[in-house]
Amino acid sequence: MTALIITKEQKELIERIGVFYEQQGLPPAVARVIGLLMVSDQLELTFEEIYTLLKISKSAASNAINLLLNTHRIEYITKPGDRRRYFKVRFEQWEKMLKERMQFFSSHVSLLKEIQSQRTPKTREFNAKLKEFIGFIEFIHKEMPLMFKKWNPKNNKI
Amino acid sequence: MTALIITKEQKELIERIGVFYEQQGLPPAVARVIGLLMVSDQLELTFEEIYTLLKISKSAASNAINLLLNTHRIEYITKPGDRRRYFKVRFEQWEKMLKERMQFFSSHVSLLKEIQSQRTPKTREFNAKLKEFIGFIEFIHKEMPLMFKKWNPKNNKI
DNA sequence: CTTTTGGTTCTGTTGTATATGAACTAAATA
DNA sequence: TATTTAGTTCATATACAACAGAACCAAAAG
Repeated sequence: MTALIITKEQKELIERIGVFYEQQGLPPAVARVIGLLMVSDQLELTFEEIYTLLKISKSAASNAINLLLNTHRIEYITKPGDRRRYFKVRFEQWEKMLKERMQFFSSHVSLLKEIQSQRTPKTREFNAKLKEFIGFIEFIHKEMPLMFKKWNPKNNKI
Repeated sequence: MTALIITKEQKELIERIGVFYEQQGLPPAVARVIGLLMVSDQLELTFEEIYTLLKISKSAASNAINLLLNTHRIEYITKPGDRRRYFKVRFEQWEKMLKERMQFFSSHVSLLKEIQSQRTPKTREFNAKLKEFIGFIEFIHKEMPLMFKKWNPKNNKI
């Protein structure tokens, strides 16, 4: 039972990270688990360390951890002769996830095109604007991979 | 009382648009109001037309419309000698909003930098990955305006 | 076999978002 | 002045998200 300590400043930062990820749509407890794993001096934390440091219940911790595992935001390692799992953030995935989330924004082209095909031809100006907007989204959708590639040239899809 | 009619296919499309905007974080009724305004043959709809066509209560319609007005997704026009407001989608704004939302993704650089500055230097590999991720986000943040400019050259910010 | 450990699952509480329907209001009309 | 219209606001219902706490469970240790 090596008592890992987190400072007041770290706690405060965890809360701020928590608020940020709440705004991105994650539940509060989940967001704080991410925060903890990001600021902790120790990279790999056990289940017990997580719920005691964050002062949340075991069930909250369990659900939060499983959500984060399922969404590939964290992973865990094990150690020989130790039944516990050691959870850590899965940083390599973050760049990928950010790319995917950005791509999602342009994912409704098909829906917009359906609207376009169902629209009355009478509303010419509106239809023209719709067309332009679709054009913009298609441009983004095509251009973003190029942008990513520019950052990391060996990356050739998404 | 010119009874504007929307077809079965239009209704179905409105629901699909509704689901999409729900996923983007809008409340169901709000999402359907957008859908209706996007597919309707008539571009400008009154309050009454909106809540009767969508079969939602007046209060739900009122709240939805006000939310959409406040977030600049719709606007209204008036007609001389007519007390009603005619609501319509504000298409020009959509491209701008999409850009802003995409930029928001890279808005947590400062938070990540704080994490970076508070981290123990002991975890070298982790810190290196963090640094790289920050680099990526900064790249995106810088590069996106260029991408937008490429689409619309007279556009020189955001 | 009993106890401990590392979690998971169940039950119940609380808070909040979304909606309805009715009451209300202010302007226009009759 | 009375009534209709175009909405807003209020009271209330419903539903669900998020969590706590306790019971539970399976593997390992004693």
